[in-house]
Amino acid sequence: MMEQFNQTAEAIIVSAERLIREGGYNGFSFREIATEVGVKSASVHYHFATKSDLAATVARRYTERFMVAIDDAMKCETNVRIVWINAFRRALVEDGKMCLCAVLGTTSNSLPVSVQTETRRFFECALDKLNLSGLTETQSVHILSTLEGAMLLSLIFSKTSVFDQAVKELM
Amino acid sequence: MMEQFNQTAEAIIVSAERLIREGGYNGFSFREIATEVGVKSASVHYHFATKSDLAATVARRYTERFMVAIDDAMKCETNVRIVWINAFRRALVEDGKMCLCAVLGTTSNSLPVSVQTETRRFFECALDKLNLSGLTETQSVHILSTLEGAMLLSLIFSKTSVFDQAVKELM
DNA sequence: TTAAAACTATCTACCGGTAGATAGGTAGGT
DNA sequence: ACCTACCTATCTACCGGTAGATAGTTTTAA
Repeated sequence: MMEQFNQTAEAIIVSAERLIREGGYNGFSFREIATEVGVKSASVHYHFATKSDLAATVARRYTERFMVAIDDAMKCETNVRIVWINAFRRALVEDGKMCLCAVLGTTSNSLPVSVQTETRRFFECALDKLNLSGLTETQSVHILSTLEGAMLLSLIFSKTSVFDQAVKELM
Repeated sequence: MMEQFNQTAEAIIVSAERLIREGGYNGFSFREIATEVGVKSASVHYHFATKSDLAATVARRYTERFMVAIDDAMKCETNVRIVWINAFRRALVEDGKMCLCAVLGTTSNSLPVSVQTETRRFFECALDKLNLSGLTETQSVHILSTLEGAMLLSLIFSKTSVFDQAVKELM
């Protein structure tokens, strides 16, 4: 089950996720999060000792939430590809932001190890899940790559239609 | 033709490209570049007035170089898909880094406008070139998305084989 | 021809501001 | 009494950017 945090810690995680998805690991600060949440930066340190602790927690949370969403969707829709396309599409359209782990992943080699590990775990979990859905490993890697790339192009052009176009060939 | 810079400015661009590809727009500083190049940070400002000026120049250079490489490769190999796969593969294997414009693109909405514009231009140029090679727009968007995503996954897993696996289905 | 003016490329020294992180204190609940 | 969750205050290190000086080179013009 998902690790529990109190109200302030939860608000910090939500704020941090948004800021990382917008500006990457180097694009958020304790002070900015503190202001958003309504506390002082020292209080953010009380809940998360270091920046890497916070980012790693955010990434783990993101992965857990994403994988639960996939499992839920699989209860209603048997076509694996449709489930995954919709999951990424929702992350793009509802949040208007990139996948958290894609943002972190592009700068993977400059991240603290704990954050790097959590980022990689997202992709490991995703590939495991795809493989267990009856796809070959090659198909899984191809689908996941295309989905992340489609999100990127769609965000850059600010057009959801680009995402839809990119993933059309996955079906 | 490509804009000319003197030796120091060229070294600054090379250094900045490497640092941005490793840590994103917020992951490089005038001081770090200055140290690498062997001058003081004030001298970097002499060649590039602001951080966004430098990043925009780096992105424009990257795009020009990439598109020239595609044109060159098309002289020897007629299969468009092979040309593009090899171009991305080389950027990944030889540099061991992500595509510059993918790194910048993931945080697109938090970039200075000039950098955002240059980043988008890379993808516009790429799609134009693909479209002019006899592919449909849907095919072009799909290929470019998959290539960027394949680079990302390959980098995260530190395995070139992941790239090869992801793009196998493009052929 | 040569002296003055302008330009290039760098330096040192500094600005206000922000970064992550820490020490130590306080109010309220159990 | 202790623990939780905050606070104020502070630290060192670094950020992007600017001012002003300097030495060497090039252009201008008497």
